[in-house]
Amino acid sequence: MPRRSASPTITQVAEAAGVSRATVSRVLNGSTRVDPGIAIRVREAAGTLRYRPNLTARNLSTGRTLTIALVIPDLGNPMFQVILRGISRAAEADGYSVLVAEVASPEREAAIAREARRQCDAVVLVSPRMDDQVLDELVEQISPVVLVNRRTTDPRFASVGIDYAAGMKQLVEHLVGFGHRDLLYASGPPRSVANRERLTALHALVDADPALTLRSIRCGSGLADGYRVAAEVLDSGATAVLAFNDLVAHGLLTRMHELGVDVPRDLSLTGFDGIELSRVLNPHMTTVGQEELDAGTVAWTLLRRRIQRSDAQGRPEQDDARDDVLLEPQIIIGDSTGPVTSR
Amino acid sequence: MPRRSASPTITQVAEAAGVSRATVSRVLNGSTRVDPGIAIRVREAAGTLRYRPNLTARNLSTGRTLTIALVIPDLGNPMFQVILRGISRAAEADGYSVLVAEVASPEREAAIAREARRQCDAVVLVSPRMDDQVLDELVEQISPVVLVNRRTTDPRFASVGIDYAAGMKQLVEHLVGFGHRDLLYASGPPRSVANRERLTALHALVDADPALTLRSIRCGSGLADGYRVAAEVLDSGATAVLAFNDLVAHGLLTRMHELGVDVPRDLSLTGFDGIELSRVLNPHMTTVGQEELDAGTVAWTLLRRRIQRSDAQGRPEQDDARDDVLLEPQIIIGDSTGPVTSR
DNA sequence: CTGTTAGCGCTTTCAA
DNA sequence: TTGAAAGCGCTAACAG
Repeated sequence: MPRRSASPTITQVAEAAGVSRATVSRVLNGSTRVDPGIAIRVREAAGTLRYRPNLTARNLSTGRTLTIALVIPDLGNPMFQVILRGISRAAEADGYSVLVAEVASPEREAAIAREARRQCDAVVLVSPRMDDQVLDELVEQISPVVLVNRRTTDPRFASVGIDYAAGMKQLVEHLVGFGHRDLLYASGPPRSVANRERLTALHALVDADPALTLRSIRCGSGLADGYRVAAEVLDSGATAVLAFNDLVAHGLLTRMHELGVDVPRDLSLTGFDGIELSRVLNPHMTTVGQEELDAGTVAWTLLRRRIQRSDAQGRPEQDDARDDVLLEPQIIIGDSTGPVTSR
Repeated sequence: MPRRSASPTITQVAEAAGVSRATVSRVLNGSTRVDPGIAIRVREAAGTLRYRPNLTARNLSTGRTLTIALVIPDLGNPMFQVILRGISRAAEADGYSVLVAEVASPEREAAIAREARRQCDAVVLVSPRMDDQVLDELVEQISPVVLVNRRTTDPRFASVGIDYAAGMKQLVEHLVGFGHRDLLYASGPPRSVANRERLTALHALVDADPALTLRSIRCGSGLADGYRVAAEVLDSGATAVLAFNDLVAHGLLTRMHELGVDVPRDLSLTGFDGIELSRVLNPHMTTVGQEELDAGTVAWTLLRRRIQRSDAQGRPEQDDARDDVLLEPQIIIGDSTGPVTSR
């Protein structure tokens, strides 16, 4: 039975052009060492047959897939979407495709990453929640890899992230400048490394200034989480609340509004991440974020270099110097923060 | 020179277990026709060697990749993120991976889809902007395919989308119930099919009721677009504005607030899509959206069936009955709409 | 510059 | 039930 319009193979192109498959391959892959006349014949044959090389076969032969995997905790979070977008655009510009793998539950994180690596040349781990030890071992296995928003204890591994401590410093100084002394942190997911680092940074800042007080409450990472804890925030009596991220801040803000609490008159509020929403919605949210370069783009730069290295593994070229980019966030001052007033 | 920790091949497992590669393949792929004792030996060998089949080789051999491509116009839009998330989760549950391809410019849409199809078993086209004719031809080439938010003129092609007309009907009836007669549509991207269909639906509704007036202004699809056209909206004197989507509505809302316009007292405002933001931010936005089933999940259901069909292409089984799912949106009544007041 | 020849690692007939 | 052998479609040594 005749396969209906099975796509042509390199063999058919070779026959049509009256040359060998190797020659077809050379022409189509831009090898200069080929007779111009033959090249034209081959291209014509390929054109009329509408030949497209089978990528799977090529991948098997070359050992490369020109695909990278992005392992991401939550496709619903705007932060991660920005990273996905950045890395997708950068990678595609270099001819690489992006496979997306969402981590359903933190326990499956390592397994998913390993699985993803089997069909890709490299992987980007975004905000992995696993332990340092597990992470170190994993990274070694699935290398080349770049970590986003997380570093490891092993200095060999590349990473890119925001300097959370610097960001928190800017926020706290901003609040302190407004006279706030009694701070509250609405914390993110307990397993989130970003959350732990932000909290640690806050503690360090507050410890350095005896006038300051810091408390924290459990919250979460989404709009609904902020909304939910609003009352608890009020009960605390703090004059300023630093939310784990922008979504939480917006959730809080919404609920405050409903409760008749005026932000920033009654309470100052800051976010983190600098998502678009924070700059457009009313009132504009005070937050910190990275402006020019997004982590996704940087991650691709780092990753590409490592892919090339491991391609040219003939000479290991022990130049695995640590690539560790720490992006400096900028404070974005909105209307959600203001001077302390007696209430 | 010794490859450092090259991953083991099926041949090495076969040697370690003292069997042929074929047997290893059978055991690992769950063929029942294999001696239990041998099966155990093979599994042990595979286990100690930490053997993982090379997927590229398997793909070449089987002709399947267990990967699908999602071709999406804009990774920044929450609507599309929901679709990506839905399809990603559904596909992964069935052992399929998802490749994401963002369409940089509408002209490259078809090319990108074709390219994506080369490394995948099927593709999901989300809100394609190309002409019907181009689309029809493309779909035939890259089949199996499912269209999201777009139908074709060819009844053979599967699609899933929201019933925009039904959604608009609910919004308009809601507004009319509040006494609004003078409506304004803040339109989306001109090439967007969703935009055209929403506008068409609006026209039909307004034409059916002589009391109603409809005007429309050019706007866009993002927060900033809504923000930008706020003044123009006010100048129109309309009492109710239907925004192309929720983002536009939020942008409008923000700017209205800044301009001292009270929503909904001075102006009623509706969105479209029902993104999470609309239900959490203040005031809650009146919009329409799909609640239970998201388009991504449905798309996977449709696509899986078609993949199976084309796998079993021995008997074409001309059961390509049209799969055309039209999801019924529900109105979500928020605080952004209210009765007409004299202003 | 071109063709021949080996594979890449796996699955899958086909015999035994 | 198992093994031998062919082949998926391509690239890349190596001769010529």
